[in-house]
Amino acid sequence: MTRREVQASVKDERLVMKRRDQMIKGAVTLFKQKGFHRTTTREIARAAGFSIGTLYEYIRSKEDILYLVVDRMYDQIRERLQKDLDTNQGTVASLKSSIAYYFRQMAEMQDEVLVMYQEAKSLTKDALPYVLNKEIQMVGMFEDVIENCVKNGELTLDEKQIKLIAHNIFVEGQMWAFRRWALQKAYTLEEYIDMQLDLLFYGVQGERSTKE
Amino acid sequence: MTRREVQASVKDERLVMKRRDQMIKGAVTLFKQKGFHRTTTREIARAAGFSIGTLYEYIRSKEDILYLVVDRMYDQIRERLQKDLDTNQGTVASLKSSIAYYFRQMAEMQDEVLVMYQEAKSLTKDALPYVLNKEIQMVGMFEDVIENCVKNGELTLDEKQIKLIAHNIFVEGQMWAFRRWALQKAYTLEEYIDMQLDLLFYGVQGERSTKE
Amino acid sequence: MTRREVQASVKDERLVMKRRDQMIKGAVTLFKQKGFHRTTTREIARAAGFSIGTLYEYIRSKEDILYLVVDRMYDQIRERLQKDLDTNQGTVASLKSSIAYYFRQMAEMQDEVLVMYQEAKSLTKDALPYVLNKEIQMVGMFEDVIENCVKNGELTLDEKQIKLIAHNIFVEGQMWAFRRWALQKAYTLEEYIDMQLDLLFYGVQGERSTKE
Amino acid sequence: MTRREVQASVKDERLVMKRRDQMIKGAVTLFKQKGFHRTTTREIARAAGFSIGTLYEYIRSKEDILYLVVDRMYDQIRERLQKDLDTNQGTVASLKSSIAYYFRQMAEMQDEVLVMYQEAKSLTKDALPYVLNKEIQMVGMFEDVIENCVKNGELTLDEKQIKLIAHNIFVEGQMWAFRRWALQKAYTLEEYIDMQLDLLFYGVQGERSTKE
DNA sequence: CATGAATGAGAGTTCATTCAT
DNA sequence: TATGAATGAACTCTCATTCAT
Repeated sequence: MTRREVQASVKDERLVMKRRDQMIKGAVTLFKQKGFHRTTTREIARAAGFSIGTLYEYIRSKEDILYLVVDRMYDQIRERLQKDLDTNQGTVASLKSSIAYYFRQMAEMQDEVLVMYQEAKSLTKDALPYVLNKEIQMVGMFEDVIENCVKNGELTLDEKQIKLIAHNIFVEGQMWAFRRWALQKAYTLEEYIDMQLDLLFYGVQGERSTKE
Repeated sequence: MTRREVQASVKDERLVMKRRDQMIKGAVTLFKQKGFHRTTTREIARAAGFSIGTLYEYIRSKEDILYLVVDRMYDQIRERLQKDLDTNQGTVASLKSSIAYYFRQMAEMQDEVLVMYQEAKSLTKDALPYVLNKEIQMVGMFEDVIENCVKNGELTLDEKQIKLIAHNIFVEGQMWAFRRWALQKAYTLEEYIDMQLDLLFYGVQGERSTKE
Repeated sequence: MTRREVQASVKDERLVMKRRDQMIKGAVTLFKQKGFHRTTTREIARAAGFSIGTLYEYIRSKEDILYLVVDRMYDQIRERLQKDLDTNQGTVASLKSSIAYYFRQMAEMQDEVLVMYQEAKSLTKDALPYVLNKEIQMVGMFEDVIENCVKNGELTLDEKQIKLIAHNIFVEGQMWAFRRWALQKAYTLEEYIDMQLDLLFYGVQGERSTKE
Repeated sequence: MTRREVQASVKDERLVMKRRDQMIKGAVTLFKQKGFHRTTTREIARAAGFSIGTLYEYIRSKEDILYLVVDRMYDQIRERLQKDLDTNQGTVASLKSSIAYYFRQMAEMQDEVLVMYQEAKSLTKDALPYVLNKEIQMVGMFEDVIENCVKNGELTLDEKQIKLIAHNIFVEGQMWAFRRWALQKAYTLEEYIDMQLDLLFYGVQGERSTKE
């Protein structure tokens, strides 16, 4: 389950990548504004800077575009995350800093995140598993980091707890985007990060050091 | 900001309510299966048990149906929640039980929850504020209960913390639905509830009583 | 293998028949002029006197129209033929008169015949058997009449010969249409009929009464 | 009315012929399978072994290809026929043998025959006369042979009869192809030839030698 | 001469909405 | 009130043809 290839009529791989870049860029903007279903293929072509005929030289169907968009987003997020998590040292301090980093990344890509989570269901039965698999991989990255903390004796958690915590972290990162209408009115991003970290590690009742 | 009225041609209020009941019931089933955009008005009319002509006697546009559906869902959820929260006594024990109750309700209505969160963006700019307002009200209900705990001296939290905790609870309830593909494979509902409550109150590092 | 039903969205059977009549009439005219592939569904709708939307209330796909057209043609031809062959008395004289009658019918419907034989191949794999079956039935009608002559002792032919003769008659009737560019320049219809009957019964070398 | 020239951008006559050979060969295969309209120019180019750009260096439009194909088929058939008819000695025996030869040729080329007769109508008004003219020439070849028999006193037929007989022969040869679904189930090719010759020369009522 | 990426008119089909009955 | 036939704008997708390289 590595990747579902989207067929192109054009042979030149370089060109395919370039055109798909344009296409994805245009599509993301439009999907953000009006969603997948309300965006027409012609609009996407126009936004990408070429004709409808050309668009279809690089995809097979409209749904391919959605797949490409979602695929690209996951890759971007994972790439950034990977880079950071690789430096992780298996300490709680390091874990916190990775979570904060992840929250900031999601905040930066919040439009993309919204598209991803609202339109993913429009993917065909065919493409959905690939996408879910990517999500599982990303959650897995956090699970690994947490597990390191456990191995280092910094935390005491069993497998099930680790998994759930990883999911929570993941969703809290997305929350900033999909509940923006409430959260971004009430908190600054850094406030949100601090408070969520606090809650995550010490809980509602936990003895907390005073907020600095 | 109480409620956005959906215009009907038919005058008989009794009949309007009856027909809309049928309509909503049919639409929910269809939206669950295929989403709002892939469901046609004809299908909704058929599922509701009357003709397309009749359907349009009770709504103005297809989007009205989505609004009615989402509106109804919120009402149902809030109604159940209200009933439970009214008995709340402002203790941590009582709060936990309310959260658990809420999680179970969301699990029971998970299809509806999915429809709500995936299709809400298809509402017009016009209807969205009403819907968001309902969401805010519901989060507010949790805020009130938590505040009671604070007033009773059972918890020490400021306003901002209360709001964030309420949002977290809310989202964790929805998570069971929208991350079902991962969570429902790994946990039973009661496991999920126990573990989330644990994390919520004591955090990752908190000294936890052993799981009973 | 009686008939392949073409689905209509409209329920009123009377109306379906009426609209399909209009549709077929319009389509035949257009198919004659430009063939099936060069005729658009919009043109057919216009020729039928209604909108493209209405057209699709009575068919499922463009190919349905071709099927309806071909189906209708066969029915018309067979109906006329049936009526005549029913009066057939199993004599050679009567057989000749039936053949002549058939030739005249085909001449009258020559446009339809052309459409039928040039476009039939555009039918889907799905519909073709039904159409071929109709053709076989019609050839069978001639086989029966010839067989009567044999039973009455007017002709001496075995099964295989009867079948081939029936096919020849059939094709000679169509020839007047699909080789019109040559035949209709060289012969009047009645000439053609007389000469073909002559050749059919007496052959190239047969002792013929002198042509009047 | 000799031949309608298809314009090429390429000057080298040798090359033009070579490329057109490839093109026709590829196109015939495809037309046999899916007909003219359902075959794309890209497919033809690929089947011919060169690019779509190159294809258009040797033709002006897609329809040119159909013309080239049909033209080529006629040439092939006529060539074979010519070779045989040249040896014809103006006797009935010789005529029969030529007819049998022609039937066998048509059986061998039945796919081509089908393409020719089903797609000819797709030729433009412009090209059709050239094609019909070829057909007339070929019928004429049979007329000549029959006339020889008349001149030699082997047959007694007037001009009109000769022409009609030639057309009949011609169509009976094609019949084996375009009514294959019925005839090729019921008869072997040699049976078909024997029986048609018998009917042609002696008719339905003719005193025939018993079939062996 | 050969290539194949680019084009856009035009195809078939759908479906929200209307309105005469 | 209820019906469902009629509408046509709008959608996705195809493909013959061109032209810069």
